[in-house]
Amino acid sequence: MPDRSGRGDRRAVPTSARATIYDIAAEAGVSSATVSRTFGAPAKVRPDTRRRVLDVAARLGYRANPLARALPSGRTSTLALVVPAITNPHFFDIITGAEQRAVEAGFTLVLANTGQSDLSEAAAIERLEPMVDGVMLASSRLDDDRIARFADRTNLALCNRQAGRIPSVTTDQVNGIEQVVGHLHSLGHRRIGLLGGPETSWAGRLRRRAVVAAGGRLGVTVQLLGPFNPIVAGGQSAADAAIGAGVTAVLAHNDLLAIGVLRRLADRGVHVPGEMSVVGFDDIFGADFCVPALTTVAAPSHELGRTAVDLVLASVAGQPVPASTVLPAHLTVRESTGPAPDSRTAPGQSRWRTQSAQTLPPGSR
Amino acid sequence: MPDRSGRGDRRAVPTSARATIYDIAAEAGVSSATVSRTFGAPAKVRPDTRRRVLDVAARLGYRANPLARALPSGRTSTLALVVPAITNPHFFDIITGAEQRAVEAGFTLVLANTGQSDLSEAAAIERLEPMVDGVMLASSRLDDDRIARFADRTNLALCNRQAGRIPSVTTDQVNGIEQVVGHLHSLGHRRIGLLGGPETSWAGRLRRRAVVAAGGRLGVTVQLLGPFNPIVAGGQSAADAAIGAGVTAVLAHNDLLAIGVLRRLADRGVHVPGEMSVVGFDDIFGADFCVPALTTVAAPSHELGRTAVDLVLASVAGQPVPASTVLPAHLTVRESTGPAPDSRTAPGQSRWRTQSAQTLPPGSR
DNA sequence: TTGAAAGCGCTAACAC
DNA sequence: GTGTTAGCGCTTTCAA
Repeated sequence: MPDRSGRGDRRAVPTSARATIYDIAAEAGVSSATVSRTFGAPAKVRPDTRRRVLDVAARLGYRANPLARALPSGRTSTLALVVPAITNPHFFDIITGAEQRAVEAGFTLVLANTGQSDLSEAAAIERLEPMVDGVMLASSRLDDDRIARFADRTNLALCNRQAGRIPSVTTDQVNGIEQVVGHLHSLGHRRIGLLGGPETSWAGRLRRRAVVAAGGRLGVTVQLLGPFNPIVAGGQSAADAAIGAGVTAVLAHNDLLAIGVLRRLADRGVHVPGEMSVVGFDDIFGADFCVPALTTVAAPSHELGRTAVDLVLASVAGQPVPASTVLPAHLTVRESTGPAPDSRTAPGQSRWRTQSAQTLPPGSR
Repeated sequence: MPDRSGRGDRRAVPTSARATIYDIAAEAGVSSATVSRTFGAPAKVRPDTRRRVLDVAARLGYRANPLARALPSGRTSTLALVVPAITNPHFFDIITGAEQRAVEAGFTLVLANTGQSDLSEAAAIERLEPMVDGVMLASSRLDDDRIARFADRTNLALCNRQAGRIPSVTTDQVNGIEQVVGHLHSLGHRRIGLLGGPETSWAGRLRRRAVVAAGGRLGVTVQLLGPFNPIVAGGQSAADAAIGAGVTAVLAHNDLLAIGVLRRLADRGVHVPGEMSVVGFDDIFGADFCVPALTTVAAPSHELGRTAVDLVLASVAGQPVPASTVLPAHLTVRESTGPAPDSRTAPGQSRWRTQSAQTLPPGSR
């Protein structure tokens, strides 16, 4: 004798057992299969019986149990988003975009924060993978092989990362870099620094190559500095390194780091952009109201999140998935970049103190 | 004839069917129940058989199917966090805290963003509730009755909100307000404005009462302004209203609004804190590097998230849950508050221009 | 169009 | 300790 009410005493509260398709079937005088079809494939049910079932269901306050539904079908209508650092506003926007798109498509978003470690990232995927229909990996720190292996057994999409032929959505880092270096070059900078982030950052590696290439083309010397922790606190050593390197402009791994650099520079009495220009990446919340407002390569973060979801959704639906979507980046010039000190290439604009950063003894202010 | 491999062609990829407890049972020469016990209640299995099962499981790469596990047991090891505005950094911190605690406890966090509307909030709960063991509601816009009804059928905890006897974690708004009003009073302010947020905000209502009370006690006149949209953009009209009201200091509903007020005030040429002091709530990312740096009532956001999870975890475990946890708020004084214009109560500190805000014609700069 | 029945992978009595 | 046996609530052939 099936006990369909033995659930109430395990959970904290539920007293009234929830209605199942069997309850509805009994009430409506149909089989449970018909009830199931009414919700899963309404077209296969004659309109009037469908009506009847729906009425009873409404009266009983029926709501399908997603777990029970997922077990035989294998589809959970849930997607997982794995991010390395939920504290970075850039990921906030990605999350928001992903969440919106997921909900639109009738999916639920599960979030996993992995804290920059590839171990916990793998663990998170491992844990989530069996309970979701697909997973989006943002700025994954995993190596290509590992990613490929995950892609082998689940619907995967990459965000801010490319790996083999796995569906991905990224911003056009190369073009973004070209815009920045061009911008800086036109302001008279001939010696710039790249403040690197984690070595495992795919975008970081890509940018490094792009900066060197663009610099070579334009006659701009590029100093590779770092790696630095890509958070505000990391700006301290990054700024010090920049000063030590004698560059007139720096490209920070991301806006968080750039903001940290701005603060350290202010503490050390180095004027931005008078003595040093600073550029970030992402255009996060706060980039427009820090002081000076940050010039940055804006990433379409929201769109990144949405697109990543679209990618795995297509894969879930068995549709062909474009291997790689590249979204445009665009340079947002604000107040943290200006003519290079002593610049003669931007005549009439060198209104800044001309004491150049190079000449500052390391610890001076 | 059970088909234990008919799963591969429905999903996009999985070629090798995943091992089940039956596969292990067969290999290890035990029953499926023993395998189940090995993982669910290892103490009930003799050490050597346990070993054998574990070995086979490892060899087969067995990982339990959480869905199948959840169906009979009714426990999904998943928690849902419902937030009104994921774009508010305050909630990021809450999310981070909640996520960490959840993972520590072996739970997965599902996130739902409801966009300030009580309709979508209810819908989100409705949707998530059947697939999670409990839900945390942050800054819920729902009325007490509705919340009580949800609490009736699921393990619920409130964050930034109190309602009846439902477990909740909040910050001590009243004390926070007292600190702010005291701070402002000691700086010579005698006429302050409260820039209200959504009418449905529980914290907002609480603060309103507290401000009026504290003001009355200290002889500070309080102007209730608003409601305003609690985002940066809302700061525009809020700032204008503050200027129009002739107050010398304002308490913004949250930091987002306060930052917007700061910007608008700067645009209109009103000096902060010289002509107007501004206080926010939450102490979000950016509050320390906006200009002037924001004086704010810091909420232990991270802790809020953690505690909310603890609350529902206790409830899930059937343990007694404290009805209401109140975390201390503390005033973080930065640069956006200073002596009131024309103040004589803070002698020697009124070094600011004394043109008071009141005298500014509405549209002037 | 509808129903019967066999699972989905796992848990949890209940026996042995 | 371990095995047997019912389910959990739903989907999905296969017949009728």
